[in-house]
Amino acid sequence: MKRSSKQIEYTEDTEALANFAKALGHPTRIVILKHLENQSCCFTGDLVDVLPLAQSTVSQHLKELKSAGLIQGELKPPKIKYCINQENWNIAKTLFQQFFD
Amino acid sequence: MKRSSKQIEYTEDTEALANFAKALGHPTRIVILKHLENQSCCFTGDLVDVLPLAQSTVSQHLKELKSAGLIQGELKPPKIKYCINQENWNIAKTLFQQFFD
DNA sequence: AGACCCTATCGTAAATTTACGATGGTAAAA
DNA sequence: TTTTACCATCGTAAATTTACGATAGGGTCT
Repeated sequence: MKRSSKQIEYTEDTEALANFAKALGHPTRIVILKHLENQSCCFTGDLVDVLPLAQSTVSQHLKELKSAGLIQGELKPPKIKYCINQENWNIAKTLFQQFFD
Repeated sequence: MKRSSKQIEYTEDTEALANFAKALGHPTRIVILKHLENQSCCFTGDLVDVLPLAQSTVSQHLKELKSAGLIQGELKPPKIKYCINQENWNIAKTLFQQFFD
């Protein structure tokens, strides 16, 4: 943004929905989430094998999904097990449902 | 992207869903779409009045929503009437529904 | 302690996004 | 025909996103 601009105000729901949508706004992240829906859980390495991307890139996408609240990581040495964050997943689901009327 | 990279392949649905999600990935565009859902249609000027953004910025957001297929513009001189593109709206709705299981 | 996995983070580069003001184009109105 | 209204597009700047390789860190196993 050129001008730092008068920090626009949005409702919480609008902000939340846009946030979730943004996290879903990349095909790689859709693939990751679909994978997690099937397997219920998986490790970073599994995804690196499936996706034609560098390990660091996959890790970065996972980080974004985590910061959006859609997934969570559980330490399972020496691996990390990622699962859908069911609570936030349901919130997102509801927001999209409401949005699409 | 640093390396032009081996053009990753995604399924059509994955690509389409990510595309719609990306279009929804900004709160201003959510506000615009909610507005269009209520009014069914509206003019660019109406949105400029509602949103604390420059006219050119609003126009840019509208362009993105249009190129994502979520809205369509109809010439209604001297104004332009924007409406939800119901066909693609339904496609998006279905994709999100399927995705959220 | 040392070697080995697995994964996160850092540094970096290119592309894209978001925002603005200024300009241009189209169609009605004077 | 000139003016006016409405809106898209251009040019530009800053921020963010996407991608990579390299490095670092946490935990096992030897």
